[in-house]
Amino acid sequence: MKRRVTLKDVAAQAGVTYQTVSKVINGHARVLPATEARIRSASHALGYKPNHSARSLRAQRSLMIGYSWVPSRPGQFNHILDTFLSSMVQEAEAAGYHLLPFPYKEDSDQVNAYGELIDAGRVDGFVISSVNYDDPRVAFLQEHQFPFVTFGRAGPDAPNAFVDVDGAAGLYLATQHLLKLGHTRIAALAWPQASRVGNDRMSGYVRALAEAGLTADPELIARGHGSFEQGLAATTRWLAWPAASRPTGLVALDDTLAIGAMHAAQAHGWTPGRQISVVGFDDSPMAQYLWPPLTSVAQPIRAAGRKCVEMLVALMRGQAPPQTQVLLEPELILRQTAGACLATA
Amino acid sequence: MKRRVTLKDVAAQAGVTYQTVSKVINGHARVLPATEARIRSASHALGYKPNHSARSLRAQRSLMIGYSWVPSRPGQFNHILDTFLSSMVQEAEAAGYHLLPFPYKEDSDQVNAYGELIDAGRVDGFVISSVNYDDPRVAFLQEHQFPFVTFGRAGPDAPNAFVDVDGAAGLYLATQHLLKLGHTRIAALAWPQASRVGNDRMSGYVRALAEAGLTADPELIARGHGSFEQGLAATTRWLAWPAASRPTGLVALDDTLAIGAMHAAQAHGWTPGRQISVVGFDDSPMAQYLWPPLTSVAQPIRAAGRKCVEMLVALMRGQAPPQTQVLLEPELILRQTAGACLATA
DNA sequence: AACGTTCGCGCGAACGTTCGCCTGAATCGG
DNA sequence: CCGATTCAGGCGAACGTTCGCGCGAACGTT
Repeated sequence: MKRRVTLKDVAAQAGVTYQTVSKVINGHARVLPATEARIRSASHALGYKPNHSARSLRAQRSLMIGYSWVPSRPGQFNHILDTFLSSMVQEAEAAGYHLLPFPYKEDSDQVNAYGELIDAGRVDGFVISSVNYDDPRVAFLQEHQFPFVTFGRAGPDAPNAFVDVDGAAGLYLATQHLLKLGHTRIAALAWPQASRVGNDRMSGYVRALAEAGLTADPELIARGHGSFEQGLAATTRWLAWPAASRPTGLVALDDTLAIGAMHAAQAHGWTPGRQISVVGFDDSPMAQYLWPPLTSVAQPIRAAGRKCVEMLVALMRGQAPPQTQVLLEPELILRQTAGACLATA
Repeated sequence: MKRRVTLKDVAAQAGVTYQTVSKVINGHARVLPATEARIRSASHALGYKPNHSARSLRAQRSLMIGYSWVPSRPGQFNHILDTFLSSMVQEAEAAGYHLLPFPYKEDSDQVNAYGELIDAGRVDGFVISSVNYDDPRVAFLQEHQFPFVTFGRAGPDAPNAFVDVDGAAGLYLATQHLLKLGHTRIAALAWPQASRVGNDRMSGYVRALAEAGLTADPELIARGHGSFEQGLAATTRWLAWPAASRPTGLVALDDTLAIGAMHAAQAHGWTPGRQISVVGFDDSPMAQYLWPPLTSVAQPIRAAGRKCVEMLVALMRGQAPPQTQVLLEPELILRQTAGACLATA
């Protein structure tokens, strides 16, 4: 491993001082075109690459973005991460930044982890996902005036910069789709009342029903933590109802719930998309491989990752981002689990 | 944002020079227990966190591990990444390292990306996944004598450090399982001849058959790039064969292929696990949610991530790792798509 | 009592940058 | 023809560490 090439090496080759080389490379220079050319060619010839530690030590910025995610439990799927991460990494690189993934911790250790990265000067900003109501990380960073962007809103009128997918619009699309197909008794597989994301999505369900002159029936809303079992159990219960009150379609807040519902239907001898309709949320890659393929709401994850980084970069540079609160529209992917309502009205 | 606390601040508080504080913090010190205590308490009281840039500039090491992965195309799933990445991040942190994810590039840009990170002093080592035969990255790093560990072998007798899952053992398990259930005509959904991983896995298939006194029938091996369509088409073809020669079970090199096969069976009016048996590979999270749930070979991804980092850390520290080539055993997860052979022998 | 050893800590230097100020030469207007 | 401007680039300092050497005091040995 040969010695590293530094500014001084380039300077010697070009016949100037190393500080001048620095200026040229950073574009801060007022130099003759001729010397600039000499410097550039020397730099290129020697294969000079600025040392990152030195640069960030002197300039007091790390050009790093901290990101930490809650690892999925075995059996869960996190198809999001791949897309989200690689879109962030890409967008970050274009702006001269890199990502610093750090381990997810629980409770107060979590906030500490953020604090330590700041104190050690390792990052210039954070992207935060899986935010909750009154997220301690948000409070912490806000208090310390440290740049950050959340993926998902921290509360009803959070003051901080965020990117979010309009979950309400997603469930509105899903519900409206079923309504158009003639369904009137539409159940919902939902999350706990304490879930901000869950409540947001459900508001779209309620709105779509309201626009059709219907009101949401509490009996048709099954809450839980979004497991396969929840979807299976709740749907099995509904299927045992008399035909007159039984739901003919259902929307789920995530695909796992929808899959539970599909299994319940199949166990009942029914095929999703025929005797009962199901719409999922997330459009996980497996949705297309289920039988029948699952109609689901897809989130623009790649765009979200890009937007998070774009906004954060502006904040870190001390600029005001063009927009500070971005809501992205989800899309309903039509497959075969949602069909016309066959029940006689 | 208040001023950063440095060694000098701690030193002033403790009544020593800042160099002494540095020594104490790094454990390089021969100091009185009393002064050490003073320094530690001062450091703790002020909340001192060593500045990473300064430290890595002076010590000429970044404490960073480079990692880049090929982003999955939409519709593909990469359930691996979440697990692999978080296990690496965790293990790395325990050793004082962090991960540096960088964008995946094509062709020569790819090797350049590695070179630039080295030249800029941004990383001390790499973990490389998705390695091929004669991978240019492996050649490059080997030539530059830069520490790295590959996840997956780069060739039949690659000299470099690697962690791999014993794919042959995996397919051996899968095939043997079907043999035990009475199957004798076992087809394989395979990858191209050029695939190192594919060939490795297939050798387990051949060995299991051989041990049962059978020889692999080329007609029962369908090669392709591992798509749903490949699994569907090949299986549909096999199902059209006369009962006497038709395969009664099949093993797939990945779950997507297996799912294709399942759909083919279902379209034929058959239920996987009854008239035909299917075993997948990867145990992707969706395997459990398919109907019927898919029997599949699971890879110990978390262990692999940990091991990669553990070995790499040793290499970066200039130590010889206890073992330099690690083969991890996969596990067959029994579900319901593999059942007793019903065909009359 | 004179002399080597060890101990505890200070001191100077260096890692590779960026940044603002300074300066000497060339240019310009009056 | 001279003083004020501009231009091109040099110069010193600083960012926060780590590292090896040096030095005085305390100690034990002949």
